[in-house]
Amino acid sequence: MNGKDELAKAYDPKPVEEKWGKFWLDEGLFTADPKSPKPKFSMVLPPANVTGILHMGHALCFTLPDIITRWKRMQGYNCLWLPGTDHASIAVHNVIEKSLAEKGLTREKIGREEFLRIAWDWKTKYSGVITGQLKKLGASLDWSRERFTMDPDFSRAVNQVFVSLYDEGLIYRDYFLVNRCPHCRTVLSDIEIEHKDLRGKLWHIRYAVEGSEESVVVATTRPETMLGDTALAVHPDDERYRHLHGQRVILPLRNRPIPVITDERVERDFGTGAVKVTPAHDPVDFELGKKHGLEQVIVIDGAGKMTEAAGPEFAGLDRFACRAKVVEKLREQNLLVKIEDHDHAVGHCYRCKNVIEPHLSWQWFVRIKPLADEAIRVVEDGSIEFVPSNWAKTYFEWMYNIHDWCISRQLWWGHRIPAWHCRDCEHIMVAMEAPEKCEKCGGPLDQDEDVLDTWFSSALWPFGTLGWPDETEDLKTFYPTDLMSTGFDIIFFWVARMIMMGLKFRGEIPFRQVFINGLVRDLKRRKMSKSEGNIIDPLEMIAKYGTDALRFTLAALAVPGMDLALSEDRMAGYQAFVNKIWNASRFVLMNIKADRAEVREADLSLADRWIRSRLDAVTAEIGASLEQYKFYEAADLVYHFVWHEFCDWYIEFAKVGLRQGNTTTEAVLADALDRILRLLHPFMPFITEEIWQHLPGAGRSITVAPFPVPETGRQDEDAGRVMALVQAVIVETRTVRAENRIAPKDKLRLIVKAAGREETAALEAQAASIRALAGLSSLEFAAALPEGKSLLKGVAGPFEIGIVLEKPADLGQERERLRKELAKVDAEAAKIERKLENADFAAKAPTAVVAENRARLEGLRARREKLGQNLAKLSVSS
RNA sequence: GGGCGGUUAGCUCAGUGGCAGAGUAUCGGUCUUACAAACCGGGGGUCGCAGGUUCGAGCCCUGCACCGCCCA
Repeated sequence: MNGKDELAKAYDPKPVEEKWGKFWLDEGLFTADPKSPKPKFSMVLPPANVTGILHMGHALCFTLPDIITRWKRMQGYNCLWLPGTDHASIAVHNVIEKSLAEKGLTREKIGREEFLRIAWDWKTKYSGVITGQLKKLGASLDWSRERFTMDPDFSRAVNQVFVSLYDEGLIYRDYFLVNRCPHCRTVLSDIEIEHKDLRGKLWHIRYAVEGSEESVVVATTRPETMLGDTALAVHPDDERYRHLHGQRVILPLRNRPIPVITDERVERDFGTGAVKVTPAHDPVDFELGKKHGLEQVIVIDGAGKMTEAAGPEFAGLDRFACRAKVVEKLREQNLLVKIEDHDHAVGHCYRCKNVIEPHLSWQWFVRIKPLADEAIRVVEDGSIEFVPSNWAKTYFEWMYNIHDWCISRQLWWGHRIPAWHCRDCEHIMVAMEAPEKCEKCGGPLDQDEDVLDTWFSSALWPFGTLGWPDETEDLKTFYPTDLMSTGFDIIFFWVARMIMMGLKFRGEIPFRQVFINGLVRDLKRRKMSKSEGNIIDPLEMIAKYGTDALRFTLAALAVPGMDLALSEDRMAGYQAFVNKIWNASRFVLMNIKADRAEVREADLSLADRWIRSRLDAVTAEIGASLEQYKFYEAADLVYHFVWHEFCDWYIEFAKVGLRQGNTTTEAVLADALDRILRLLHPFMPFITEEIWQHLPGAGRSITVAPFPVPETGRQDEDAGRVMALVQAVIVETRTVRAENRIAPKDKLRLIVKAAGREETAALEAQAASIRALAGLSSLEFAAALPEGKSLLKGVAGPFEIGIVLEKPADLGQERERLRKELAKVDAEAAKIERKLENADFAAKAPTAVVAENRARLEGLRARREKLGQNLAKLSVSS
């Protein structure tokens, strides 16, 4: 892989991606070394869901940190980017239970042991899918350190944390009203509930007052829960109901007397101002019930079916069927006063989208406040920084109002809670290892049936993956990590909890910075979802456009904190860019020798000096953009530089130099390409490695080649100024040619009217290049332009140009062009004139700004005059 | 109800006080030897609305409208 073997005509990504993807792993280029003397840079990958297949959200969430890691690695850091997968309790349950259901089975029928065996088989089979897809994306992960949340070591960490928190009183068990998903048949934490505004009904139901002809009407959105009412509540100051204080009402359908209670929390504006109280099925009622010592009657079970307590008529019915029946019965008994439309927020399961049921049961909780206080502090004092910073606000908002965290799940796949219940005395023991008998009564023990919330284990990810609770080399070297890159949707679920657990168990923040990337949406800004059918599949895109194009597209659209609207058109555009790089590289490789030529300062052409200066400036800008995680800006800079400076201008100039046998230009070409490839590598790992390996004197791998830095002595303002003049003459010639429909193949005679001596001399020195780039047969410099019909004139900076035509042309086009241009110049000049005429502007604006405007106006006036003259002459001569 | 974000070219988006930009689409012309996945050139804007601050506002302030997200 040396010398100047030629590249294929067009870039074919697939074989290149396969080759280098394998090479990097075989060579261990992404394997971190805890003993390395180099400074470390570490990240952990948000563990991918084992059930998952790669979607565009992943592609973004993995590409951006990969850009950072590759960049840091090239800067000489000892990089660790640790991958892994998450056991995803509920998601796995849903998948397996669905397939069981197809065989007419349930998990209860096959039992815990068999269920877990199936789950493990399934995990073994599928966890490779997503990791394989990660490799395809080119993510430079250290696979030698891959972890799974249910690995024995990681599980030990989970138990350790549970036991410690329990011993400290930060984990407790309580009989509490929690959210339960009847479909997933487990309880969930508050944040796993999605509130959706639904158009519902408000049923007004009449309750008879005990021992009286009177009745009172209550309004409810959930009539089925009335079967479990244990009170009726009114506001103490509500005059309408004052006479009912201390009375009882008869619960319809159940014919049970229940007390009327008063409480300030009753909203007098809601419905009739009188509300039914169902402590076992409503969060507010639960509080009221506790406060007023009310009975908790459970009428809906964990599967969403009515219980015996709902009465013989209703027991066994589904909750929604029961609602219909309750309403019907009430109507029959003339107790239904009216039904109103009513919009209200209803909680839905974030996994299966079914309506959540408040559910009274024994659960395990984390007492979160003490953990949250520290976690708030480290963000307040800047120890942890959110990028962009406004996400810290979202974080604080949640942390300030945080509730205890329900961590038990009625599932089997996951970390089983390390608690044992005594069959005889109900005493509970929490321990790392199963105790043999009850420490109190010596009775037999049963392990708690529940597993832990998946997020409980992922909260330990940054240190659990590095070997904690053992003090491993990895843990010492790589914790705390430097950056956490993730989506805003899991700031609460994951980021906040990692911060709390990191602080609690390591006494240190888990990461210095949190980079929040946006959501990938479609062109209509809709979330991509299977049901919408608007998924853009990254694997399909990779097959069609190549991984590098996909990665570059995502980077170019990734404005920090903003969602991005992805379209295939955009990707096709960047695929063209990849191909452009390929072809520019082909050109360079065809024109350089196997031994890299030396740059001789004296032989540097104007274009050589200019491109070196520009490349230097762009290198600095790209570095600055990456420092701020402005991926879109870095991508845009490199795109523009490569295509519109290096390819459009420099290569064309270089062709002239190469024809003249300038070996310095060869060297500059090779050096520029080398640097460009290294600048591009974090964005486009595959094509850059492929081309770079073809460069003479390439090293082991571009992944560990130094990322370019600006070099002293390469900035060259003079080259920039002269280049601008040369470009102006070339562009103006092309414009006049195009506007007058002169075919590109017709070589032109061009006369340039000399301007200042120095400028003219500089321009004259570039005559060969101007001839080549403007398509000229000859280029002359003269003190004045000749007159006549067969001369097309243009203005280029301080120069006037004249294109000599073979025969007089139809000048209508030209007149039109000049008119339009004159109008433009006029408008622009007028704007600046107004500004300068304003006395306040002259007096108050910085002198540099005033001077700049004066200079611009002068330039515009000169141009206007020349254009005006040209136009006048044209009008006369036709 | 509270909070956050958005509104700039047909579309998707950059742009923290001094010449309104990019990609894409569009129009015209080209196979010019790295590249038609290309090259050359052109057109296209009341920067959501209304006020204010400033010599100067897409940008800062106030209010409003509409869209989206999060929390209750």
